[in-house]
Amino acid sequence: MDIEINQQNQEDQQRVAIFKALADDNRLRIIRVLYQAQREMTCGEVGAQLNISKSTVSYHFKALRLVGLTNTRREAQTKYLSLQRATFDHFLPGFLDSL
Amino acid sequence: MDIEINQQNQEDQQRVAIFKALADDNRLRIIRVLYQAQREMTCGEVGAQLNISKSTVSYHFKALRLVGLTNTRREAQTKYLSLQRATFDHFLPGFLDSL
DNA sequence: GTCGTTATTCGATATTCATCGAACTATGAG
DNA sequence: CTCATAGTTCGATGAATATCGAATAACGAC
Repeated sequence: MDIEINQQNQEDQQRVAIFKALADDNRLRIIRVLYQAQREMTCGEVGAQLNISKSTVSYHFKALRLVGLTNTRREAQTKYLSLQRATFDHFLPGFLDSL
Repeated sequence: MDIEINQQNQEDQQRVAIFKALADDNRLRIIRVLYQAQREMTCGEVGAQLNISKSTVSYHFKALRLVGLTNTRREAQTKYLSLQRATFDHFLPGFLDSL
């Protein structure tokens, strides 16, 4: 019982974190771009679509990564971004397709 | 084209507002209580489950109402709260059932 | 009208968040 | 090793958010 309650609280902490991560226009745009591209993209590629400084872009990438909404893969100097479908499917089933 | 982009931006503004509204532990609890009850409940009834002052409770009710996640019905001195399913279904299909 | 109940609004405060430019790190090329 | 490219982290700052208690409002009962 306590375990169930704690379990739920823990999941809710994750939910809150994920919603916070999605509650921003720039991050929503990042997600849409990745979703529509249907492939991984470089940070620079995605960042070019947002009209903000690169430090801010990096800040948003990190926010998404920290809550498990995106993945990062490094190759030489460039990093590739992709959506982590499992997180969306678990916490927000159907959301990506509604974008 | 501009119209489509603006349309999308407008929807995104709503999405951001809704995610902000959901990005809070207390409001998530309010939603779960209402969802599990499967009926409308009085503000007092819901508020009793959260361990915070009534002004804060009211603040959270308003936050949910403003973005269209809940409905309010007044009857004499008491107000009844309920989930607005249409908003969840449109912006977060499948979310309520994942709770 | 006054009283009790239920809920909202107000003013203050502490915390968190988004943004920037500058400094820094990491990696490969020459 | 030096240079160039791609991203990240730091420090500062202004804006937004969550919280409280006190004051206010809405309503029915009496």
